[in-house]
Amino acid sequence: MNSEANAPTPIEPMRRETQAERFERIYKVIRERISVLEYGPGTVLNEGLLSEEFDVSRTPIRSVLQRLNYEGLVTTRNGVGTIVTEVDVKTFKDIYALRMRLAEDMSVLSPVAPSPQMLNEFHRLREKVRKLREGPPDHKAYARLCNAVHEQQLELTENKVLAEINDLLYYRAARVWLAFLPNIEWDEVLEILENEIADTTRALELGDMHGVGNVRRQNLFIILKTIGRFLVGV
Amino acid sequence: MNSEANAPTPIEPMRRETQAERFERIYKVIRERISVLEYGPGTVLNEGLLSEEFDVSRTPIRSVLQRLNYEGLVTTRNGVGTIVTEVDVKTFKDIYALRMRLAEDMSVLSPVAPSPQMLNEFHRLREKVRKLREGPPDHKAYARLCNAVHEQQLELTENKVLAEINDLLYYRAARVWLAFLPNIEWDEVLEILENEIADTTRALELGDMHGVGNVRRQNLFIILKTIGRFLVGV
DNA sequence: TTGAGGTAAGCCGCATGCAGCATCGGAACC
DNA sequence: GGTTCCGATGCTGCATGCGGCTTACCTCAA
Repeated sequence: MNSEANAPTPIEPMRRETQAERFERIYKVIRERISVLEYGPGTVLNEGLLSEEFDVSRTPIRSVLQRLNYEGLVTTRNGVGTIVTEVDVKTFKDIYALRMRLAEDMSVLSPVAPSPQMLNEFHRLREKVRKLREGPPDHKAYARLCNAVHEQQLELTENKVLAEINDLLYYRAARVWLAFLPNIEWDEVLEILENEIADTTRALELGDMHGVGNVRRQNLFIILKTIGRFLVGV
Repeated sequence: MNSEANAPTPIEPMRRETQAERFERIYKVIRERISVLEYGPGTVLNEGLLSEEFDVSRTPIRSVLQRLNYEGLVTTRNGVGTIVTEVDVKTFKDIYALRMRLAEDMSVLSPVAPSPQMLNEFHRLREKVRKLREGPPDHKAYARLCNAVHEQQLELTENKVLAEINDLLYYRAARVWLAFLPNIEWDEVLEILENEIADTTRALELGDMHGVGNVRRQNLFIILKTIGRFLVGV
C-alpha cells in the first residue's frame, strides 16, 4: 500500500495513537459532553455502551470514569452505573468564591505577556460570539464557546499548577450556569460573554494583566449574582 | 461463635469493609509512605508486590496508583513501573506561591469559628513537637507530625473545595522540604514548626482567623526561603 | 577492552469471565 | 386492593491471562 518512498505525509507518517493519547481523547470527549449538558446531571453512563462506542474494552473506559469521579463530575455506584453529579448550591458558591480569588491570583502570581497570537484568538472568539447573537438560541454552541474562552484564559499564567486547578474548578461547576440559561434572556447571556471578551482584550492590549484578572473576577460575580436571583427561595 | 445476644460490640457489629473504604485505606497508606519519603522520589512501585501486600488483585491497586498519578505524586510508565515523582524546582515554587495565596483565602472565604476541641488538638500537637525536640532527629516522625498539623489546618475553613485543593497541593510538594532537612539544624526545624503551632493557637484563641492565615503564609515563606538558600546555584 | 546486537525476563495495559450488588416487576398472600 | 417477598435482569468491582513495551544482561566481534 504505502511506504516505498513517495513521502505523502512528511510528518507523522501513520503513527499509531499512544495509549495516553487515546485516554486523553476519550476523557476530553466525555468531559465535554458533561460540560455542555449533553450528559445532564443524573444521566447514567454505562461502561459497556461507552466501550462499544469508543471501540475499547471496559478497562480503559473505567479509567476515564474514575478520573472524572476524582474530579467530581460523576459518581460511580456499584450495581447501578456512573452518574453525572448534580452540583449542590453550597458547593457551587464555594467554587465560585474560590474562582474569583484565583482570577486575581492568576494576574499576580505568574502572568504571561500577551502575545499577538493570543490577542488574535480573543478577537476570533469575539467574532464567534457576534455570529451566535445573530442566530436563535443554541445553548450547546454557547457552552462550547465558553469552554474555548476558558481554554484561552488558562494561557494567561505561567503557573501550571494554578492553571490546572482553574481547569478543575471550571469544569466542576460551570455547567450550573448553563442550566440557568433558559431563565435568562438569550441576548443578555451573549452580551455578558461578549463584554468579558472585549474587556479582556482591551486589558491585554494595554498589557494590564491585573485588569484582566479583574474582568474575569467581575464576570464570575455577575454569574453568581444572576444565578442567585433564582435561588432566593432555596 | 458470636450473635445470640450478649452484645459484645454495640456499634459496628462485625461489619465488613466497604470497597470504597478499602480503597481509601490503601490510598492513604501509600500516600503517607510517599509523603514521609519512605517511598522517595524515583522509587519504583510494583503493582504485583503491592497487590500481595494488601491482599487484593492488581486491579484495585491500579486504581489507587492512577489516582496518585492524577494527583501528581507518581507517574506510571508502561513496561517499567509506577515511579514516585521528583518535584522540580519550578513546580515547587509555583505550588508554594499558590499555597501562600490560598492560606490567606482560607481565612477570608469561609473561616470556621475555632472550637475547644480544635484548640485542644493544637495544644496536643505542640506537646508532641516538644517531645520530638528532646530526642534525636527523627525525620519520619517529623513528617507525620507535619501531616497531622496540615490535617488540622484543613478544618479551619468550611469551604470544602478549598480544603480539597489545599490537601492536593500539600501532598504534592511538602516532601521537598523533608528532603532538605539533613542540611538544616534539627532543632531549628522543630522550632519553626513549634512556632507555627504556637502562633496559630494564639490567633485561634483570639478568634483572629486572618491572623491564622498570616501565620500559615509566613511559615510557607520561611520554608520557601530556607530551601532557596540551597538552590542559588541551580 | 569496548562496542553493538540480540535475547530473555519483568512489568504494565487491556480484554474478559465471574461474583456481588441494586433494582424492577410479578406473584402470592393478607 | 394493597403489601410484601422473591426472582430475574443488568450493572459495576474484581481477578486473571495475554500481548506489547522496556530494560538489563550476555555474547560475540572488532
